[in-house]
Amino acid sequence: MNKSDIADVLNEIATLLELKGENPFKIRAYQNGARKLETLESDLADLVAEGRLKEVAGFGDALAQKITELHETGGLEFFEKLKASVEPGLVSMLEIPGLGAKKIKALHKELGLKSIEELKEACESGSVASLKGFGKKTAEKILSGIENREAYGKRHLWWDARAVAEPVLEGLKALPEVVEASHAGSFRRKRETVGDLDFIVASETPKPIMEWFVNQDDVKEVTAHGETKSSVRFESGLQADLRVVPPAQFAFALHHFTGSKDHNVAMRQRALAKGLSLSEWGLKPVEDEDFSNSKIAKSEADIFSCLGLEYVPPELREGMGEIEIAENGGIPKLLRGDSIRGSFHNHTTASDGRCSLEEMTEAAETLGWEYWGTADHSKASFQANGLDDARVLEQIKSIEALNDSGRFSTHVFAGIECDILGDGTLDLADETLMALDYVVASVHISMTQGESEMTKRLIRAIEHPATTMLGHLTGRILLRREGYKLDVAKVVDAAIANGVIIEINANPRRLDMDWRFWRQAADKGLLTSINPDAHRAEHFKFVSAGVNTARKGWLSEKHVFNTLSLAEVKQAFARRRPGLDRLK
DNA sequence: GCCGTTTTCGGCCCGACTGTTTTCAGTCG
Repeated sequence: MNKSDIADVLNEIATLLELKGENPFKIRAYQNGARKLETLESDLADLVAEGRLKEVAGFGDALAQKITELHETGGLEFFEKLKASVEPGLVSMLEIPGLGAKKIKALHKELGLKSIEELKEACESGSVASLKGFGKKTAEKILSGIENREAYGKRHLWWDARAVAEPVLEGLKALPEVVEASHAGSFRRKRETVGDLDFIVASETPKPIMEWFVNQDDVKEVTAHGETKSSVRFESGLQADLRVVPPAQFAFALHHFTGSKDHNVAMRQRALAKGLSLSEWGLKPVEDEDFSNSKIAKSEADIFSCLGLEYVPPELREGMGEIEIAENGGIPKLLRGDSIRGSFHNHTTASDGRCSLEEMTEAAETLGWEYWGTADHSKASFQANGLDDARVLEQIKSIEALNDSGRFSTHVFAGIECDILGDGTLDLADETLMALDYVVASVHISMTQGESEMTKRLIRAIEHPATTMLGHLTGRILLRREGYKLDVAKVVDAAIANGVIIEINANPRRLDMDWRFWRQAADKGLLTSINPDAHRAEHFKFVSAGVNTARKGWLSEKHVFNTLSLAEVKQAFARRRPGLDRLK
């Protein structure tokens, strides 16, 4: 089992323990262990083989043993026994908002309920409302939770959440009572998917702000409406929380609710080492009872500075060692969206794109891009009207003609998204591939190969002399499809050795290669290109989602190929292997 | 279950909000 499979098991164990009424701190230890595993940068196989799991903070004897057993055998006896001891229907009841372990236990014990169906009947018959500790409102809330379970439980793409979040933030900022406003949480950290939205507002008069928030047009349900905190649910099922704090507390609250949890833990530990206590209320001497002597922070940068740290951008606050690095002044100057000067991997009507070569070029020019490049599908992607050798050569001619015509100030590069066939060979003739400016090699077929076969296949494609970059490394579709299994480290090493770029596919559903791999890969010398995989001109704007991924992966301008000028890109393509130039 | 310059036991964040309660328990973040 790999890291994320094992993390899933640890989280399931935590859920089961919760339903059994176990010690909450034990439960937290399992959840903490799962998070640690997900963000672990070292190779799990190495840690297990060398017996070094316990060196990771958060893994003790028990977790180290369980992780080892899961990794080596793919199963865990403890987990199987635990599962058998809990009614499975109770686990799914946890998805209903307002129902926690204690209430579920009571429902099971007092009314013998074993499934959501039985729970629904019991709510309707009135037996839930008459249970001690429950009431009419609770029963109604449970019923509505059951009906909307699917929409309420699901996560949302960052990109989709942004469409909801931006107007809310603008609305808040426009209110006269609002001094300052920001989003927070995983949305602000630019995670690829988010569970809910958080807004933090500075104001001395929260009431009218709360009123505005809960009365927005597309609010479907108000789940909390207090003096300083409110929660609403939008039509899409997305939940949003608003907290209003006095202006002096704003930076502290913003930092606290931006998280991540692990980042906050590390920050609090650092504060304690300096005799200070950090929370959403302020930064005060540990011995003080209240926050009247709290340090003053006009911005988050002041908080970091009080703790002797460089400012850490929200994207890097994942508890992956950023505090130690900030202490030594090592936080990089992260890539900015305005450094992008063009993009590769885009489709036109020649394959499955919706816009013509000219329409795409016009859009690129409007964006102020110096260049863009086509990468239509190759013939193996028959369903996408992929190009054969003859059509590729024809397209090269049209592109040359368009560039020569001087109609647009934006230069067009001729590329291809060439299929990597099952055995790792490429889908077009070598002469055709070498006639192009660049080649994006991608997997679209035979995606069910095993890990070692897929790894060999990708490395073979990387080693092809025509390959310039690798498209969407794992083929994942966020919230819908897992990527195919492969040994990322081996593929990354092969790409570096061959001077091949690995793209950040900036389609908000892909964001592949994942940000979690980038810091280490870029340190070793891997170059990326942020590619929108545009199938119509509007998709060029996906690049900003790819910039998020790059920033979360600690990348700066020098790591990103499409921050180069037109002249530099031309030079690199002339030598075929952009990454090799960089290694010199 | 984890952790340790109060180190092998006893802490581990805690406050806002809701609903059911007459003073608080459960959920959530």
